[in-house]
Amino acid sequence: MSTRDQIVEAADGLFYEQGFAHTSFADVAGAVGISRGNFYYHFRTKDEILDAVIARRVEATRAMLARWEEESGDPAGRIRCFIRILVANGGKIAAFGCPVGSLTAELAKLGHAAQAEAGQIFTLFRDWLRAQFEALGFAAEADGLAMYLLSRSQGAAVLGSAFRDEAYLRREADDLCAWLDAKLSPTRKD
Amino acid sequence: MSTRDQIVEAADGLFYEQGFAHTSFADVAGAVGISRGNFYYHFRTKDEILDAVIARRVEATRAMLARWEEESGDPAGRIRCFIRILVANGGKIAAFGCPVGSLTAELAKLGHAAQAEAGQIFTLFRDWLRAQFEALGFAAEADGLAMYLLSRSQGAAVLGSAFRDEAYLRREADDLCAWLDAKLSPTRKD
DNA sequence: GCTGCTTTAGGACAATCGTCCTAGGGCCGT
DNA sequence: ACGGCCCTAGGACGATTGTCCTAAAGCAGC
Repeated sequence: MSTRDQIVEAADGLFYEQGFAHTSFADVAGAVGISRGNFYYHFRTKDEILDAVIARRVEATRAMLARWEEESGDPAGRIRCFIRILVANGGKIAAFGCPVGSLTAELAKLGHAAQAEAGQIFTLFRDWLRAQFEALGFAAEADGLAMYLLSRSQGAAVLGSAFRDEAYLRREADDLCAWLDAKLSPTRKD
Repeated sequence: MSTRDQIVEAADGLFYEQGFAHTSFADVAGAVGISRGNFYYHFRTKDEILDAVIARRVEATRAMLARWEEESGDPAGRIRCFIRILVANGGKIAAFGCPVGSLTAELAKLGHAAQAEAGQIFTLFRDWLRAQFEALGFAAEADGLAMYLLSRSQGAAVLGSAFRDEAYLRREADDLCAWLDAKLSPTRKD
């Protein structure tokens, strides 16, 4: 792996675990094991690293959504893949929150120009979820349902990390799956 | 108002609008219009200011809950007071997110000792909401409903600020009110 | 074996960080 | 009028910040 990729990967993790403002050049350089001079050769400013980290996350999100598209045949199964992030990444979410939500929140406070780019990852999820709901027959409702799922997930991530409660994240994921099942079987509502 | 109170008030606002890590002594001193030397007389460390800000927020939250207790006679109306924060503070939430959620999230990333104290504000809301639901007859369900409302509010705040969409916050508040009404009238579920 | 480009290391730079000290106003009781 | 205490101003401190420069190592093609 190239030095540049190592830097972006280390910065990605550090931005997630300790925030963008609280992560310094020295932190990233130390994590990679290179000198600050070498660092400056690849990224001249902190904002450049942030842009690269966001681009990396966007690409990783795209790849993940595409993988779900392959692995799961039906749209409902794909939506369950999304819900399961809360469980699969439960440990990190309980400790550091949602990577997307916490970064956009921090950039919004900093008034940073890259906030719009970071928020684009939300749009990625939103559009993908809406497409799944549309495939399930929820034409006009689809975007609202996508936003509902996004919102519930973000709320769960915030409270899960505030209370440092991984079990709560599992319960929320189960509850969301139950909500999805109820939406799919219009015979009876709980 | 005493200088100390002015400092805490200014720090409260700055921590909310630009984050704890990104707010310096100079920022707060500048906002109040005093010298850093004077500042140091009232607070010796940054953590002391943070503790004072959290204590102020806890107190303000307690007072707000008590006010709702007086103003609204029935528990359902009190819960609607909670939901209405999303609308009343919509402008600031769309810009900076939820003060409670964003602070606890930041302190969790920083591994700061005060994170538990900041999260206590969530507990304040949680217990108060649970009491309202218990008064409405939801005995065993009450805590789950309280967490549901908290989670939905936090999710709305995160997405509202990510998309900078104040109208979305209003729609979410309306949706939560409708959810509450449906919960209260067991005759029919939407 | 020399040349030239990419990559690296290590330090210098001004600015700012949190923290701390000291000198001196302002106001008190006497 | 005066000694004593609360409050304030202003600057100093070492460390760290983001940024930048320079010298040299590694490696390509000729």
